[in-house]
Amino acid sequence: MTPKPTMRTVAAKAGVSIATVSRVINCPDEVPTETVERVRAAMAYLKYRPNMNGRRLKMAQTRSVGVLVPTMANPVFATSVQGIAQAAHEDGLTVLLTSSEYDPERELGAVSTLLNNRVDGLILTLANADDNRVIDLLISENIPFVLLFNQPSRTDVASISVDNAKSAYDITQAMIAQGHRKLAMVAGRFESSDRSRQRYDGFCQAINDAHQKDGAAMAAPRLCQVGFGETDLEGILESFLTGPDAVTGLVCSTDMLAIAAISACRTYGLSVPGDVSVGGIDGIAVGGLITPKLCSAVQPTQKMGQQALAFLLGLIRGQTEPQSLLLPHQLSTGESIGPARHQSSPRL
Amino acid sequence: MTPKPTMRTVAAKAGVSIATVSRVINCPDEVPTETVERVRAAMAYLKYRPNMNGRRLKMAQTRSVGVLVPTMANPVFATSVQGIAQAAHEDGLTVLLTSSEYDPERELGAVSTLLNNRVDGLILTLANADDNRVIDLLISENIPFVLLFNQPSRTDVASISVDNAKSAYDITQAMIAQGHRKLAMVAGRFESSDRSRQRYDGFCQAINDAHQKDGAAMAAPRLCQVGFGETDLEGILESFLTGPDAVTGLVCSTDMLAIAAISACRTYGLSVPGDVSVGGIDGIAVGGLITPKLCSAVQPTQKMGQQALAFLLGLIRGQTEPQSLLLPHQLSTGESIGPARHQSSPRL
DNA sequence: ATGAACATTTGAAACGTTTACAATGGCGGA
DNA sequence: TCCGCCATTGTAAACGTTTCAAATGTTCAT
Repeated sequence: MTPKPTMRTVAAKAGVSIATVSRVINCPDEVPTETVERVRAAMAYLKYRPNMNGRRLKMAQTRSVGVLVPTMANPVFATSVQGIAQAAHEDGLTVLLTSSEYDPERELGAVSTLLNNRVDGLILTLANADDNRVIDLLISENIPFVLLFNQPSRTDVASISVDNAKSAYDITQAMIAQGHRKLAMVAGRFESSDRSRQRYDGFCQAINDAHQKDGAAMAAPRLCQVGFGETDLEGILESFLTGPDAVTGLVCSTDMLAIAAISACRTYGLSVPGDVSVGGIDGIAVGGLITPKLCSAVQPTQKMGQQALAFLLGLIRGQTEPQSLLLPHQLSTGESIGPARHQSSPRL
Repeated sequence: MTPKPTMRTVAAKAGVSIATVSRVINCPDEVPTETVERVRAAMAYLKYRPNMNGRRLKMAQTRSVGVLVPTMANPVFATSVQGIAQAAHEDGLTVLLTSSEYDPERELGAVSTLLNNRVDGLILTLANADDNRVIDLLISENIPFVLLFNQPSRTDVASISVDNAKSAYDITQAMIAQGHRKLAMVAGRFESSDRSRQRYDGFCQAINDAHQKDGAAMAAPRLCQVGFGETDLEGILESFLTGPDAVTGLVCSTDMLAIAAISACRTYGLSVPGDVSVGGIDGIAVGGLITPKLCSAVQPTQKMGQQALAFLLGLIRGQTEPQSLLLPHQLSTGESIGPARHQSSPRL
């Protein structure tokens, strides 16, 4: 088998120099059609493939972007990657994909690898966007990057997100409006997700506001923290769903948790929304298909991915001021939230 | 700002040659510790980052793999990519991700791009694994690759899959065992998915076997084809769920379709499994959490991704015989399949 | 003292591109 | 005829690595 053809091989075959071959590839307009055709013929005959690594080595830009998400197992992130991949395809960019499994150490390692690959820029969903070594690293190396789903408190980094606190606030408020007074939030561990914390803050805020401004007799907000990848919430939710202090509504910091929570309710013989109301945040596709239809603060996940890439391209092209964009979320009209059970004693 | 440090910069700083720097990076054992430390110090001081593109240009292997899936929006593929990314991380491989949107043209384009990047090998989920130009291309270029979820009929390509026909057969049989006689399959378009066709074949086979071997009074198998990304099945399912010929069971070629089908049944006032039984194939995580719990032929999606990468590594290392692995699927004990409604006239 | 054997290091040539610059040749105007 | 201009093409030097062969220095048995 002959070795892989290079520009040199093609040049020899077509009886031209490699500079001409390069020109045929990159700017065919500056080369007479007759020559272009001869070179193209040679390329086809030899099944020539330009070697991107050679090109990258020479050029300032690599036309590749790095992507880091916590995990692909959560449809939210998968869908955002779908958006990124789509937009990247349209711009002819190569996507290098990594996942952190919610582990800050791995975040740093993954980004480091991506930088070794000399990506032109990065799109990141970090566990915690504040006081993060990854961000310091990227800024010190002066690499364009866009945060996705993170809402950093600092203003000098670009990000695309929904308003996490507001999302949680709104869905909580929707429950309060239905008469719920004893609420708990089900959320991922704060160390592993700043979104989780921001959403919890919104949850608490909604309860406090209802309490103080509207004088509603709200019970103190409660919190049920869940490890990531945890799908079996039965045990963990027991103290929230049974006994005299049982809540009537669960606000979940993600739709995956919400769906798992609904499932857990069922195992306690509690109906949703008859006995317990459940709300989510994210708006994953499957949420709209299940019974009861999940009520959620929906974010345009895929669009956000596309948008993030568009942003990144701007930064790469030298746009100096990093922008932050907070996209609007939307409460879906779901059935998983209903009127609060009226003071009936909880079962069991 | 100083230009990016290279091996040359480091070498100068440490007072050695670039060859020594290279050895410190690649085989520190062959260099006296004193020198290693001096070089390492220089690297740290200069914040040196090895440039993978330089390395790739020189070396035979690039330590990168290309991945092509139809879409990230389907949790099945996302989860498999999760498995791939995880395994790749463990081996220090870079993952280049592309998606085809179920479009054969884009499949070819994406693979071509990946080849231009000189990936060491590919993991592909193709629309149609038989008579596919992508496969011809890869074989002619002698690039290692593994098919994922595809079951090619030819034996000279490596693949990881479950037995699609058998999966469909089993879930169909489960329905027949519950007394169902009028069944339809809901499936994606065959042109865009050979899995879809294979699953349909299994569906038909199960019905024929029940008819001929067990003498069950099976109605002829029916087929409802759905475009990809289609999530609203109400209109499309009308003729299957209503009228005198309404079926009592829907076998769906993917879990996403099954969940959508259950949702559609609801809009016709049909309960699952009371009025209609619904079964899926794939075993996506969310299926186990919804109400009714989805009965599905579960495949170990994430493991399959990991396995595919392991396979690919074997091929890259020069393992000559491509293997095909059919992993066992497992019927999940779901609630979405129940006894057939006994000859009661279908509603409206 | 001599040279063999060895450990350590270096020089230099790739790898496949891009691109600044130079060379070539044809042409029209003076 | 000569000159300059333009269009076309070619030459050669990068880009940042790896790696082979060669050089240097050290140690040790003779």
